[in-house]
Amino acid sequence: MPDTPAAPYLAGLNPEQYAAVTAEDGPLLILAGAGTGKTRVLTTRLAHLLMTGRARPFEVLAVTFTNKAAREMVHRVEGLIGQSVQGMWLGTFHAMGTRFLRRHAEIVGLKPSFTILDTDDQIRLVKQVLQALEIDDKRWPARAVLGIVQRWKDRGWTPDQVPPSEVGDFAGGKTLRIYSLYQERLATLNACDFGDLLLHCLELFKRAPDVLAQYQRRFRAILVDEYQDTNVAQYLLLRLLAQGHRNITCVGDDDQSIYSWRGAEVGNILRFEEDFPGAEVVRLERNYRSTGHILGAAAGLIARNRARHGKTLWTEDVDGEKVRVASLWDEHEEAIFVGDELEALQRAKKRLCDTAVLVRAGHQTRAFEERFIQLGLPYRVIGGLRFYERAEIRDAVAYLRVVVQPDDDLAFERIVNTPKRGIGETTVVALRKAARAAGRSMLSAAEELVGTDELPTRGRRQLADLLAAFARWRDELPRRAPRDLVEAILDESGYVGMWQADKTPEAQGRLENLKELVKAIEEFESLPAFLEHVGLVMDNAADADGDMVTLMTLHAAKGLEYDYVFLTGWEEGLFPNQRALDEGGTKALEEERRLAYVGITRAKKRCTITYAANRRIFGQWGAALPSRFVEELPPEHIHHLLRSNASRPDVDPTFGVTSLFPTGKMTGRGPGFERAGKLIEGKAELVRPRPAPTVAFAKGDRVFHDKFGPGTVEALEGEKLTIAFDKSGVKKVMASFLEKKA
DNA sequence: GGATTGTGTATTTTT
DNA sequence: TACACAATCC
Repeated sequence: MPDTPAAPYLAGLNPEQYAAVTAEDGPLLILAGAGTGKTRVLTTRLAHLLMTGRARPFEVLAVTFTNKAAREMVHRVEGLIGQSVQGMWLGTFHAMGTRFLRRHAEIVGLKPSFTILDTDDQIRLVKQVLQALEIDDKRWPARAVLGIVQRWKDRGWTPDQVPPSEVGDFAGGKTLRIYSLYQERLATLNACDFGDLLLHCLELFKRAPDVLAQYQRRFRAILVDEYQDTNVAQYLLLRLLAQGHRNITCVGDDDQSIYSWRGAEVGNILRFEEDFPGAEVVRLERNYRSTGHILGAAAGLIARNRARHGKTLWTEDVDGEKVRVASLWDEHEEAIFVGDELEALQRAKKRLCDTAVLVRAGHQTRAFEERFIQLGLPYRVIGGLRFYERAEIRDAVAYLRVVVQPDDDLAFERIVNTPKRGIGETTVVALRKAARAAGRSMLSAAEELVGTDELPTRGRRQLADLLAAFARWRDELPRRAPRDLVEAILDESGYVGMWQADKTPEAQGRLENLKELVKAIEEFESLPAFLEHVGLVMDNAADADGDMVTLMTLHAAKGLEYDYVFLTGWEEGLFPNQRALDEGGTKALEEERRLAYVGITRAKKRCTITYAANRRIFGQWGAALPSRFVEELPPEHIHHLLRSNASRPDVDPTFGVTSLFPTGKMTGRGPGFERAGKLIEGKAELVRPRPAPTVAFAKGDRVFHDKFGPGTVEALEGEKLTIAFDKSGVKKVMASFLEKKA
């Protein structure tokens, strides 16, 4: 602790935090466990560097992964230093890349006005490349090809740098050729995809060492958030930039590395001391978020991973409640259970915004949403389609892109027939061909051809009108206020009218989103400035406020915290996810385990884990086993919940443990399973639901199904039976949902 | 050119 | 099951 009166912003730091904040020059790695004040330390260190004069604002480079994190950082640093962060380079990796490239575009063969493509554009481009190479995009989907190319870019490889051993035989071994062609197309379009924003920077610094040297001299302080999420390209970039003053501070937690599937390399954080010799390492292990039992459960679980720095989180907080584990019949029961628990919390005057339900995969939210709607529990789903990914927003933005950048072929193609103007595939293909042949944009080719017989007559008139409209809007661009102009464009193009005429229920929402977009434009000086923002900021427009339960994936929950957390669907196959395991083996299992760790450590006061005995996967019902992670939780920190009406638990000979499910009535909705069933503390150490019981059925048996009523068995096929229901016709159902009638 | 039917597939997601 | 995409028909 400081012996001299410390600056006020240093007050209240614990010794490790203080050490991290005030560490001397040189490489510094801050290993910050969950809930140990990571953001606080990073922002305070930045403030400290400024306040002590070790760096001036324009000598600081601070990078984050998301715009949200960047905003948060700006906000907190400004709060600490009491002035604006003007002049500082504080933003996402991609924003940083964009900034470098706009300044030095020519060096890598771009024009400074290059456009940034979104995923949609990228896929369309890959499709074009596949077509050009006559590759069946049914067998080798563009999305998958793009994935491969992106992973290469994440590793910092341009087409000529991809090692032959990495090429593989996907798309008939032509992936590398696709990559080259894709890059060529991007160059012609004067466009970058997200990977290029970093990759081109590497190329830029290689080609222009003087430019690199200039930035190396400039950035006296480099700070990196969430270092465990960096990919190789980002790492290489950081290493280059840090070679000047070697003042690089990286904050991260190897135990929270959950993005390897999109290129993140845990190795970067594990190797830090080798990459930056002489690096100081500070561990933040005191947790300020969770109670003792929650922390203990999380620590016990993550200790099973091998590839980690190893930290021991501790807290001075009370032990609190043990982590609760509840076993349910199926996803409906699970949703009913969680809904009941949330209502109980509500009755106890807890706020719903302090609660969260986390799932492994997006589709799992559905069952919860349905139940919450039934109960009238307000909820919000994080993730899903983000604002700028909605079709109407992308369409609107495409119009603006064409106005600002007439050469933007992808945008042009997107809206040339939206709303429908009778400009079909034939016309578009003709335009594309003409444009390619003449080496110009489609819009200019259209202007040239619209008066000739080269194009189908059908939409010629409308195309001419559209071109004239674009010319007019472009003409007005410098004179009209952005908001005004955008409203005019959306109106005169017929785009708003298209949605007004649409009578489907979602049209109203789409119109509102468009209004939202127009409002967002007001904050920008010009349309180009706005588009630059849109290119980079693909995040959720304004989180809805109000007292609601939050539903989201485990990935989306990283960095957040809630008093009451429900971790659902802890079943083998779902979590850990089978597909991940198939693809990535032990490494993937460890990543899934980190995901579980992230989940548990989101909880401040109470953590509840649930799993179901039956789950529908791809429309098929199947018996599920509890996740291995359930067993890995240290018993002293957990507490199994049993339904009070399961007072006569059956002993399952297979596992030698208690089963929650009494034989006989297995539907979870029958008399044995009333919702009134209160939860009591269980004695069983391990509760395993058994595979669905097989009551022998025979052809011709009379059966009863809770939903479909009485029927007759027509055919048997293992657990699946074909039943002719008296009222609902012939259906295939699982044996476990049937009751045999005498 | 647009609506309709059929087929195949099916994590996690930011920029 | 449920959705997206493509071939097919009008």
